[in-house]
Amino acid sequence: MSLRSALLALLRVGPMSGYDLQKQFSQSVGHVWHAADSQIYPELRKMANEGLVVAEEQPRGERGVRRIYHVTDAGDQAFLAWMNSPPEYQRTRDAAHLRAAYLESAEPDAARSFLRAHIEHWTYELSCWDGELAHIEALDNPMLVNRLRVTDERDHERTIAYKRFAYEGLAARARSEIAWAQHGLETVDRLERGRSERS
Amino acid sequence: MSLRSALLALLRVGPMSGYDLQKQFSQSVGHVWHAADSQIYPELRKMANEGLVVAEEQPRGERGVRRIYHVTDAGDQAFLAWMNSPPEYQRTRDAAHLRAAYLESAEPDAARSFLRAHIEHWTYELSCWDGELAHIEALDNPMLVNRLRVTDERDHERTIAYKRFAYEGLAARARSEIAWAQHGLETVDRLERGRSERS
DNA sequence: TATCCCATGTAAGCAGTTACATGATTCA
DNA sequence: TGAATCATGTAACTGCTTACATGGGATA
Repeated sequence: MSLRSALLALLRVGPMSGYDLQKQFSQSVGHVWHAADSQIYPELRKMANEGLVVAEEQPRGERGVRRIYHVTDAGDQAFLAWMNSPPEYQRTRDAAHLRAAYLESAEPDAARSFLRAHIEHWTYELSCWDGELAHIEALDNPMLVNRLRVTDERDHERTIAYKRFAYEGLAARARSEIAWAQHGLETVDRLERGRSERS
Repeated sequence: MSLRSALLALLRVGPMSGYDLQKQFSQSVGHVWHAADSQIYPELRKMANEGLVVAEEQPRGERGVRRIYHVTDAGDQAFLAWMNSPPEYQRTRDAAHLRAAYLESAEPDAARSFLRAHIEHWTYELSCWDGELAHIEALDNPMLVNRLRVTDERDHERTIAYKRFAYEGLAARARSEIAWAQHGLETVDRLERGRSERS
């Protein structure tokens, strides 16, 4: 249900087409919740069938149709119900830590490559989230600006504060992963030194 | 492919039945990679069809059969190939941080409940991982003890060090999530104070 | 004789991925 | 006229969840 909630969250800022939403998912929100276009269009259809959104159909050329989705009252309520409901957690399924637990079975160089890839991956994620944070602080994230435009001015501080809070959490997680993998590289070096001394 | 790798990692320590594996997945390994029994049995069948494991069939009563799975050479190679291959990362899909980004839409009490649930969830995970770490340090984790029994003594230090490394990373992540949610609770209080002062 | 643990699965369904497929508009 | 961007999807498949289903052996 999180894809649905993410779509509603975006559409509550203002009506958008599937294509517009897809662009958002490849930028800002996409760094918190990823969704492919092949998932977005069918989900919007389903949400329209369930009355959470309505499609305003615009003709495009001879046969083409562009559908601008608007959130209905039911959709608004569904989003708020999700926001006010207790969170659901998935069971842990962490491929990197699973592999780390058996790193003695890997070639030392493969172990190092893995840890360097981990650092690279999380460094990239961190740069995305730090980038988002900079846009939040500078108030030049288009979605946030639109969001503030439809928000009571007394709620601006809160709106900004929670965006910042969310991205700071993700950034902290990325930094923790990077530090862990760096510690891992030191561990590999230390253990390999130990082995070569004994041999 | 990670479920498969986790199963091979466990079976490399020693042959086991689906039921034995399932118990492991509800304990130690299960806190890194979760798998349900309804997933384990079919996966073992598929792995047997592909020659990664062989089932030693033991009769159980009149009609019952107990299958003890052994890793084949092909299975061993598949595991090592996975260990030496570059990791694959899934795109971010983080329901908690998605929700956090829109917390201004939640009732303040629902926001607090959400953050407290987050703390509770990660505190539980942390206790599992700290527990595993204690078993690693005390050398009383049965799987680790069996693992060491089939491992050259010169590799004992590395085997233990990587287990510790993996669980320390998970524990660090849990602590980071808890600190983040605690900061969130302070943020909610600060923002709500601001609102009540203005009203 | 009841309960707990041992032991094995199937079936339906959901969420997400990958690959495929088409066509319009705009601008250089 | 060609490329980039706008715009919308379907189909097959994988991985995982939830619910259902059965039965043996040991012990209290």
